[in-house]
Amino acid sequence: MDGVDKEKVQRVVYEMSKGSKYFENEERKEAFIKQKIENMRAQCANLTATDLPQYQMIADKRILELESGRDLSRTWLHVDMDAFYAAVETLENPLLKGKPMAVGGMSMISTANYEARKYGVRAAMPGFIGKKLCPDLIFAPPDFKKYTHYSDLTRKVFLKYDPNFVASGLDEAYLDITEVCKERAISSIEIAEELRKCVYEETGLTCSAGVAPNRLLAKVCSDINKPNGQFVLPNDRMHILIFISSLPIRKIGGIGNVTERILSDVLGINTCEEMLQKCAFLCALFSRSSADFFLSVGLGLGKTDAPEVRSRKSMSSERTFSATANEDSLYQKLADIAATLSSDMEKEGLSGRTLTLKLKTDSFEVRTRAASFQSHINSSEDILIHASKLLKAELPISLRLIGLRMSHFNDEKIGTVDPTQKKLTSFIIPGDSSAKLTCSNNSMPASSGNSGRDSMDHSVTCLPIYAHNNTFVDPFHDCESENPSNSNQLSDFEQMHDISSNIAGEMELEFRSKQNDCQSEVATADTTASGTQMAKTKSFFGYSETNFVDKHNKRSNFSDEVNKKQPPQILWEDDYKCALCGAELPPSFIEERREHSDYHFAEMLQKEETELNERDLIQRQRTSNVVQNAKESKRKKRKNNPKESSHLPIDMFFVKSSQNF
DNA sequence: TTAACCGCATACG
DNA sequence: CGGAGCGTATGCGGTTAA
Repeated sequence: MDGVDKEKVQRVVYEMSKGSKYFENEERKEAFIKQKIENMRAQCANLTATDLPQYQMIADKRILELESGRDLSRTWLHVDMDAFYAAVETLENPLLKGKPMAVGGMSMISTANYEARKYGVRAAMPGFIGKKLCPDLIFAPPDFKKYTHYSDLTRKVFLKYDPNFVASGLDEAYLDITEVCKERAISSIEIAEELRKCVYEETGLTCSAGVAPNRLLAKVCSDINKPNGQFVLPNDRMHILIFISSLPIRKIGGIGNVTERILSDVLGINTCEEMLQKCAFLCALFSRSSADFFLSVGLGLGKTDAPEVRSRKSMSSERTFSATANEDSLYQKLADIAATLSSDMEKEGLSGRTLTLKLKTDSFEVRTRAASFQSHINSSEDILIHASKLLKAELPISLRLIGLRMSHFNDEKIGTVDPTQKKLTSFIIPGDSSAKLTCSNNSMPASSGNSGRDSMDHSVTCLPIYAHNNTFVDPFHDCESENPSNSNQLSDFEQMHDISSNIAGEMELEFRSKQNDCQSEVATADTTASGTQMAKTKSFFGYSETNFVDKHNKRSNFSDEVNKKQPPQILWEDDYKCALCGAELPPSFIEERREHSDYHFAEMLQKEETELNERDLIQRQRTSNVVQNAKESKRKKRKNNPKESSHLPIDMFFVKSSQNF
């Protein structure tokens, strides 16, 4: 923004911040990042003259592969409403017009209008600093009902240009305008102009648009002539490379503050073009997927296909309050949050297996503590019981925030078969589309008024997908066409990593396996659902395999180092008697023999380590409860004395084994 | 060996 | 007067149980 005195803004922000606990925490974080940068610099310096040409070769190969996937056949448009929340407030209260205003409060600003931005007031800035920068600043409390209403109006417009558009939050959307341009034989420039005009007529709000051959670039373009402007990048490789050449990396979605600093301070990369110049270093320092993303950015590549609809993975609720160490008060807040989360989950018919407690101490340090369970839970009582255990382990503590997150939902694909999960056939209720569907060990109504995302969840889990005319409906196709406006937030980084199609692949796998389950029972099961999706499944496998190889290598190296102690190979005399204690176990008792061997192993280790002071204590903790307690004490131990931790599993094992004997 | 899990950091609207 | 949010998703590095 022109006319912003950046130095003054910085000075004010610094003056208001320094000495605060928040500021001290920021400094700690800053030191951590600096350390990280130093480490990576050292890593760079350690690259030998033989390393670099090898990484250069890898990088060149990757660039060729990525380039070969370039698709210039599509035209994407990214729409971004200008200062959306603030604009809506002004629209409904014309007295605010022309005055500096922000949506939010003294503690945090969500959106500032352009008048306020002239003073340096920004989104994600605390209100009291905004007020200091601009004493006339007016605050409007957020009102999401209003914003949703206007968002719906804009979406009605978007539908006319792309019935499958992808919404990203309330104020942004990606539209594939390839077909509209073709059908109406007009340029993307005209489409963008017309769309913006139409949005203004329908809502009275202005927006900005960017047009480019992929979503990543379209998003960058919509920012160029903001507010109330547009920028069109032609579907031409040379144009793209020129555009990219001077583009600061921070403009790319997925590259935030920290990544920008790492790339800049470690490798001297400031523009997208420099990603290619330093490609060998990128491949040497970063994981395959990160390096691929960075190289793609350098080439100006991005996703061009329609992203898959993704189901929710977690749901959370958190609250900030004035810091307290009063335990009654903390438990009360925890109970409130558990109730909020539970009610939110019930609204979507969800229940989850993993609960994560989030804490922010009065010094702004953030901690998370998680626990997973055998069965899915969603009642506020169950959530509170487990959450309290997690919190109890952290006491005493002074907190300014408590949060709870549930994940691993009942309808999620899991690797091993959930024993509580019913077979598909138990869900099939032939011919009755109104029947309630029972999923896992909790029931949820198959409501008709659900969002597309929900119907997706249900279809993946429950799968008796009969329409009223009793024909089989493709769940993937169905939810996309039914609710194109569902809010699918995809960062460019994720898109570039092909994560959405991975998830689609996972769902696909489950879908297909369940379909197989029911084929003998359901003669009407449709086979057309698989044909086109087969390819996606394959690409899912291809991607994962390469990923797993990397992980696998890292882990096996690690475990080679750590697992130096191996269980003794017990000799079974006459293939029957334990050579160590004479216990008799026939060869067919494989499991029992393994446990027996483990017992001797544990015994052996125990002898070795009897001098350890803390062992008795740990053992008592172990015997007292199951996994949960074991994990907690291990965590404490790890903090206090990291060296000890490697002994703990053995102790635990010993206790377990000795119970068997 | 490996999938599942945990804790932390990063990013975005 | 001091005062720095909420919800969702992902990657990375690590541990653990089976």
